[in-house]
Amino acid sequence: MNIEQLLKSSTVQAFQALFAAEVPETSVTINLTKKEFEGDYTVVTFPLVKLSKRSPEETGRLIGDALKEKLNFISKFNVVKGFLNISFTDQFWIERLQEINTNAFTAFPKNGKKVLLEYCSPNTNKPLHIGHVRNMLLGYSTTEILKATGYDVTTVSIYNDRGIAICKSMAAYIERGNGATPQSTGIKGDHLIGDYYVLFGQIVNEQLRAKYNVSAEQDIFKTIGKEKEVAEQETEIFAKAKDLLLKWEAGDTDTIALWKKMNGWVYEGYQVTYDMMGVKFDKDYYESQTYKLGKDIIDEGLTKGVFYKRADGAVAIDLTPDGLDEKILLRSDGTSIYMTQDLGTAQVRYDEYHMDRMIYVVANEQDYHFKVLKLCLQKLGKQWADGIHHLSYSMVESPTGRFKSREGKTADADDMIAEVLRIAEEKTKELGKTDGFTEEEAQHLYRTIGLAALKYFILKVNPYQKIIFNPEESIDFHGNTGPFVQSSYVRTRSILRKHGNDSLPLDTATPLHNSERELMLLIYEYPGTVKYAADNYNPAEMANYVYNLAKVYNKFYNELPILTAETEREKNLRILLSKVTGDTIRKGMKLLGIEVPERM
RNA sequence: UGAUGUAUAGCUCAAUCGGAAGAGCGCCGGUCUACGAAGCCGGGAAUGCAGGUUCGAGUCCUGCUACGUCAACCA
Repeated sequence: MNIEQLLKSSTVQAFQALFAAEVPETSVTINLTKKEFEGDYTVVTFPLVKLSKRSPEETGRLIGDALKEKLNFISKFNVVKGFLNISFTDQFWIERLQEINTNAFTAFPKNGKKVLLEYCSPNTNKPLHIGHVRNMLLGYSTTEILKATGYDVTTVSIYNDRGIAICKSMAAYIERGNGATPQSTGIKGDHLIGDYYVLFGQIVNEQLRAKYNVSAEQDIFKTIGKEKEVAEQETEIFAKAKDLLLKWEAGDTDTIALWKKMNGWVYEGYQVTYDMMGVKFDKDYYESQTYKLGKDIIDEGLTKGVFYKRADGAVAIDLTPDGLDEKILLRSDGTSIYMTQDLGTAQVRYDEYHMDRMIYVVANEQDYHFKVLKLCLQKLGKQWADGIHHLSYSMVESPTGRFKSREGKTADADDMIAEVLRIAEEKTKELGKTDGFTEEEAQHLYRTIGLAALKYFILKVNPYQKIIFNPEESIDFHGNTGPFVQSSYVRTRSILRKHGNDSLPLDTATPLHNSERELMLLIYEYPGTVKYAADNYNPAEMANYVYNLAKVYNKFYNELPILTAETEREKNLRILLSKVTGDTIRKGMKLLGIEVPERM
């Protein structure tokens, strides 16, 4: 039963009977009653007074009387200005508790819609950084939320595994690598390749200093008066990287072998991080295999007259009518650019999956890019392009602004994870919570808690909001945090362990306390919250929800005795409330990709 | 210059078609011989500025200010 919908339609009917006037359902708003007033749900009567021609108070009273007459589970109501606060009977809520305690309550039926969701998609010349962490968390959680609401979701990642960037790492490796491997150095594969990418930059600097006779104290690029991107092209090491790129494109055996070897190390390294984060992809795409895609779409666009060939030979589309600019889609020499590939890849994916929606989890730097992508496909008359959605998110920044690579370790994903696990271990030991744990169990617990802290910290913020992360101040474990929610869950488990497995007959005539009602109302909101989070592609909705639930449970827990309740029926009710609270927290956290422990 | 996003308490964040502005951190004060104190209870503090629409605006409209991002035949 959808209570809010029922109240809404009942209000419309009552209004018609009372005032012989029709109000649209859209003008009736139902909210949860605010805490400082008595009631469960509130009907806002301000919009109705025009037609009722009575004061807000009188309108509220009349509707309240009519509703109470019609719906036998309304126990009472009060009117404050234009707010009609309605209370339901205790029996009604206890029946809802029974309803909640069934699997059907949180299960959405399959809706037959297919979703393709792309996320993570790193460049293979560097380890994952904090931005990828946010991306992975959003991508994973959104996938879980969509699945929970009935979608059939396929996740994909695309690796930017070719191009000048990886060739730079290769060039530096050839120059100074001495055959180093992850095994010989003990360095994680993606970090090893990242180190050579950094080394490439250092070699560029060395060579420029030597060439222009710039001392170590002076800033090279200021001294020689050239942009870094321009100056580096003058160096021998850059020439070698460029040469590797050409050889790669020509299919040179040795070059391809080295490229495969080094990328292989990177994937091994990424896999370790993925396993730690708990993410996985149904399908991997590689730019080396897709970068030539898109030419067909260009031809199609030219034939249809949607694209045009400029005098210089480049293919473009004029998006000025849509408030954008002229956008080049193919270089004048006929080679692809990023957009060409993305157009082609989108078509290939549609041909393969025939998905109803295609979601790209990509940072908001690329808002413009995805607007163009979607528009191009729509203008080509592809219906499925309407289902393209760019799940855009803001950057994670340090207190001084954007994380720069030279700030080094602070922005590295693996370091960040290691740090939060270390803190989890430290705090857990401080509290003496692992007595009786084996070493293996303890380690698993630290990981569960640490990852919860990290994941929740990032997911609780709306995607469009930037996150300020101060590496100097460690992620908190108190208050609005993942460990807080976990610890509330652990309490519910503790209660159930002590109680045992006895059945819990409910007496629907048990009088309810406020904190019990508050808890039931919130649990009852769970399916609506999941739906809302799915519709808005927003895991933060779920994070806020589980936090609220944990908070309300703690209040209930502190106010009322559970196992030592005065009467048997109160005890049974409260134990069942503890159980469904725990179940709901666990389900909600799962949608965030966060595990809950039995003890902590 | 244009497009786009953001601006809420000292700090970090919430606020479901416009409907009664909420948390956490920090600070102060209570609360464990224990149904688990990573908790609970109490205290003070906020919608960038100026207009407009509305019974009602943090939310919608106009203008302004500040910060971010984008506007490559880069990715």
